[in-house]
Amino acid sequence: MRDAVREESRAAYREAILAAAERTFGRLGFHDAKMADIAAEAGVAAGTVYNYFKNKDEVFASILQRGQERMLALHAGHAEVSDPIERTRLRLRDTFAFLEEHGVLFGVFVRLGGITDYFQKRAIEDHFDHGYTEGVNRTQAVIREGIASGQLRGDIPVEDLSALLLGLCDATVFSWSRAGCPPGLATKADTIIELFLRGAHAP
Amino acid sequence: MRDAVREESRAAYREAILAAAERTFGRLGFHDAKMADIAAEAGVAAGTVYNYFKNKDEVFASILQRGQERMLALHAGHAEVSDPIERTRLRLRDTFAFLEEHGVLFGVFVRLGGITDYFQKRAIEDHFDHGYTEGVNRTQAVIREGIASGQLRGDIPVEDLSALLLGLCDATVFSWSRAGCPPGLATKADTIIELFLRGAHAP
Amino acid sequence: MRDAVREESRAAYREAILAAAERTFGRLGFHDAKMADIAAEAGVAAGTVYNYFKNKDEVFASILQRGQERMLALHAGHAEVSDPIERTRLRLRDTFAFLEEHGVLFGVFVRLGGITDYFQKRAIEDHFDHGYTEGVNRTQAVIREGIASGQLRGDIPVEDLSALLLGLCDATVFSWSRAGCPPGLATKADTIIELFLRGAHAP
Amino acid sequence: MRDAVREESRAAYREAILAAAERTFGRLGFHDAKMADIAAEAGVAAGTVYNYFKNKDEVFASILQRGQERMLALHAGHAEVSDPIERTRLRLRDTFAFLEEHGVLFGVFVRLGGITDYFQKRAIEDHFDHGYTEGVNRTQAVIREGIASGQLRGDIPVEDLSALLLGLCDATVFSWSRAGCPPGLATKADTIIELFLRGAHAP
DNA sequence: TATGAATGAGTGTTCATTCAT
DNA sequence: CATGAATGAACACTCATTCAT
Repeated sequence: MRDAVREESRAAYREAILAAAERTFGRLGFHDAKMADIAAEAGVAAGTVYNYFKNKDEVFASILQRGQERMLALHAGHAEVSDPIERTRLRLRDTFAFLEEHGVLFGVFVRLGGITDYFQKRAIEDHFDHGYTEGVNRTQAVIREGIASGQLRGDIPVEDLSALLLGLCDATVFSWSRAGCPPGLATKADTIIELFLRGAHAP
Repeated sequence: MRDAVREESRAAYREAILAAAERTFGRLGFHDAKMADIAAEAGVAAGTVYNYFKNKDEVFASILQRGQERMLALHAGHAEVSDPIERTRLRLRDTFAFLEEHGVLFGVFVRLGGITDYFQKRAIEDHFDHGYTEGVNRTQAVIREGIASGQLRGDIPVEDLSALLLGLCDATVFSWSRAGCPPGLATKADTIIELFLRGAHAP
Repeated sequence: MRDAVREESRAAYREAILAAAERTFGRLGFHDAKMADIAAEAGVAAGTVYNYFKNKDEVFASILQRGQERMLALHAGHAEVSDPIERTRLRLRDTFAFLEEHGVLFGVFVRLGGITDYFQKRAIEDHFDHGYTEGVNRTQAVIREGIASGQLRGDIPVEDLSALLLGLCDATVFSWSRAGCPPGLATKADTIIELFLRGAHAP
Repeated sequence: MRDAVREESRAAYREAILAAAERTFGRLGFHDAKMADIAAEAGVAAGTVYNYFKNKDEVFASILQRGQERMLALHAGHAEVSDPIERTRLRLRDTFAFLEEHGVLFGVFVRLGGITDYFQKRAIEDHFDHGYTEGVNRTQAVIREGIASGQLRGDIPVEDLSALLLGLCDATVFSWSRAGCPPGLATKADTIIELFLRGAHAP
């Protein structure tokens, strides 16, 4: 019984620290976010963080991991929708809604470039790469599905199409975060799909 | 005359340091690249760097500025081509060729995300923003031109179209740099234009 | 009655912690032995140690005190042997046997140098000094006895003779502990006495 | 020329830091001597120490090494004296004189126990062991010489005799340092030799 | 002006100690 | 009283920047 309470408390602390770290890293970046900042944001002492994470790297990696897991979970939704385009549109909406309510961090870090500075040389890269690669794979799968069903062009390599769809998403998220994360990100999902499908060419 | 020689020497030193800094930042990222690393790469003493730049930030900003200027110069080319689409295609090819021969740094830093970590909160942001904004503006201008000429759809906001075109470029550069900067980036320009125009929809 | 049980339990805890601390300090030295290590070795929680000792210093001091008491008790043995040399030989055997079965700690810490690092400046020094001084005094007493009985030279200050006898013992223990505490320390007692008495000069 | 000056300056700094570290370690012990203390004692900034030594361990190891080298140099003296006993007496005098003018550190650390706390587990041990072993070997050599020349007893293992002679020295140094390093240590050399040769037995 | 060593503020991390349960 | 997590002071070490030569 005692243990149960303690376990619950531990989980709460861990979550509070992760949330604080997410905000802090998002606001200041990896290097400029000090452990003291994170601890203060979480309302705990500096040493406490080290009862839950081995070091700063691990805190950061845990945020990314948590974010990736949530994102992948979102991507797994709407499996019952058979139209791959429509399914993708729905998943994109969910993902953008998640990002919108969840803060800058993932818009900047989780998917791409922002991590470069941090990940160069670090062991975590492998782990992260896995999540990234999985995201790419899922995208490619859905595109293959679309080609097979005759909805998408078959004259462009799947890898290119996939990269471009992801690029549209990244760019949207990036410019959104650059604009200060104004409400309305989720509505861009339709635009992306529309553009991706029909292009910018006048009819 | 003496001054001319001196001036030339100064410029040579400055350029050597910038080139060294570009390689070093590109390899290690902003925080992990130490001033001593840069100086060593440039073959000068640590103190010498400070005869040419006020501080580390300024070194970094100078790289970005130099890169932006070169990029904008490229974008200013092909002004004689009247078809905005074709002009854009040519400029894109040049830009990609520049990136390809010039190394990782701009693929990662110049345009976007990688800088996020660095630029949050820093004064340089304004300066950088200017270049970034100028790039966006030029893109928007060309798109407006395309709409006006009837080549591009008018039912989607210019800002969105522009963001998406830039996003396609970013995504391409990003996945290229992620793949280790293999030869062939310039050839992607056509794919991007094609996709941007016609979309992924099967005909 | 309840109190008696409780008292017994307290004593058992205290003893378990002391024994664990002795092993841990012996293995790691004062600074590298963490309170957590000691608690773990004793099989209790970290906080528990503080129910029995005010702080780390007191734990360490208690070990020394306990060791000194045991050593002095050994030195008090064989009081019935009237020959001071023979009495010393017997006591030395007992002491070495005690050290041999009892671990490194006292060989290294109790008598000498190892403590220097620790005791400089600390309040415990007084307390410890008492035990050390008492050992010296007993040695001097036995040497005076030997001189009085005509067995030992009277032309060298008692203090010097005493220091040298102790030095022989220390040196023996030191090189023994340095060699990894191999069996057979007790047998060195005779060699020491022999050397102390007759010197190294050829007959 | 510039380089020569600089080199000289470097050597002076290094020596000043080593001397300061020797005093500080001698006064406070390894763990309680903070890098800031050493730097302050040397009259330099904290960071400066790191321009000359990789870390605290290396500072400490350098002191030991320097001390050992000096001691071994002393031991190499008087090689022209053919009588091994007399030679040893002279060397012992020199060594004690060196210790007397040189401070506590070596009395406590260089030869033995004080290092235990520090050396447990550390890589430097090997290096240190080498110096220690060399000292032991030299002692054994001189004792073998003495036995060969018929001056020392042959009925006790060389190792034991050597350990005991060293033990007499250690003990003398130890009790001297414990007494606060009063003048007169060098004069104890004769007593040690006398005791070592003739023992404490009444004639 | 190039040099390279001195500087010292700043930070991640440890761990003895306290305290709520 | 045992527990084990929270605490925060302390410290080794880094590195951008300064400065004497």
